[in-house]
Amino acid sequence: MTAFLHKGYAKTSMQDLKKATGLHPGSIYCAFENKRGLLLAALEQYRLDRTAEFERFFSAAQLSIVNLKTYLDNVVAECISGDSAKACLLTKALNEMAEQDEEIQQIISGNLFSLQQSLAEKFAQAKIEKSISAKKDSDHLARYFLMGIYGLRTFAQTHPEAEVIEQLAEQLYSDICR
Amino acid sequence: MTAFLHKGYAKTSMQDLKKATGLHPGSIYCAFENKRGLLLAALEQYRLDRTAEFERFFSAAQLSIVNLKTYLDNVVAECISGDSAKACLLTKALNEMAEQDEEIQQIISGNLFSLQQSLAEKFAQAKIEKSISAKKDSDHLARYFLMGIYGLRTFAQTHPEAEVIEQLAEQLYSDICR
DNA sequence: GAGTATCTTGAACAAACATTCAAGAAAGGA
DNA sequence: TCCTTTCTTGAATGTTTGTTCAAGATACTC
Repeated sequence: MTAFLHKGYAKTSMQDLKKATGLHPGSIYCAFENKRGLLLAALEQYRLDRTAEFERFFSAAQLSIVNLKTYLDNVVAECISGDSAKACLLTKALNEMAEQDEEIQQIISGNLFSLQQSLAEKFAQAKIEKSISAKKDSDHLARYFLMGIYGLRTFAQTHPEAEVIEQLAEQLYSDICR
Repeated sequence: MTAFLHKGYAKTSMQDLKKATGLHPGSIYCAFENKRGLLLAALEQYRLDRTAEFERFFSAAQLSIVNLKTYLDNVVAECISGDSAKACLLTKALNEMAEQDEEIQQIISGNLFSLQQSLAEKFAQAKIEKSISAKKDSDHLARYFLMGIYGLRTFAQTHPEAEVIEQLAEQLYSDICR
């Protein structure tokens, strides 16, 4: 995962993967069939890691809206860190490969759609808790929230100043709650 | 430009570039030194094209806020088209190369910062024209607008349904004007 | 502890890659 | 028309790439 996050799929060579995994080419091919298979496995592991992380954020005994804010703050922290290991493998791979590999594009889209649906559930909960107006559409809020996160992550790659990213996230949050 | 937009830098081979440019390897190397030089030239051409396009959008005899909306609508149309040739070379290359090539990351960041500043000018104009509250910070508005565009473009790669993208853009616009 | 099964190793492979360059074509000037 | 200069060509070069596989190590069974 970190190798692909750092160099992207195409630029990550088998030697890089050998170094990153500690496995020799033969073992990698035995376990994952080929380089693409390793990417698929990395995407699956990323999905597991991130859904577990998501559950952790939202298992806190707080109002949903508070957990959503904490979740956003964490994204901001990842953006500010400038650490490629904390970037999003899904959007990174989507940007690189969507045009060329339809299966991978669909896997990534599916994962991101799951995240969107999970977020929508949390927004629905926030509506029940009266943190957010009942008039708002949870699905739309989730899409807008996700769009904001995508935007933040891209923006941070050009402008890693903490205050700027924090200010943008704050506006995003208040636009969603308003 | 279109070759790099379609396959990304690493996956675009010299043969692809030969086909795309109609030039033979020798000529390409004579004119651009190497593959990276061709990317630099493509980035420069993209900058020229996009600044010209920007001027065209904002030379319309309309209120600045109207021109901003038209500009956004155009981004939405590009997103919906699903045409890789209409994607943003800057964000695409930024995602792929920022981690590995500092010079290219700085060129791209510089170009995107110019765009941000140009947008800030238009927001300042909109304030003068009373389309937007005088209390708002033009620079912040420009950053938020740009962040929204980044988000839209990424979102559209997973969810190319026109209505969804249009709805997200509409919310972005109204959040900025509010 | 012998024998079977599984896993690991890293050298070897062909294909594809970016890059070079000497030969040839075209253009321009006198 | 001839010479000089500039531009174009595409085969050849040496890497690097992803991939394979037979040999060796390890683990497991009886």
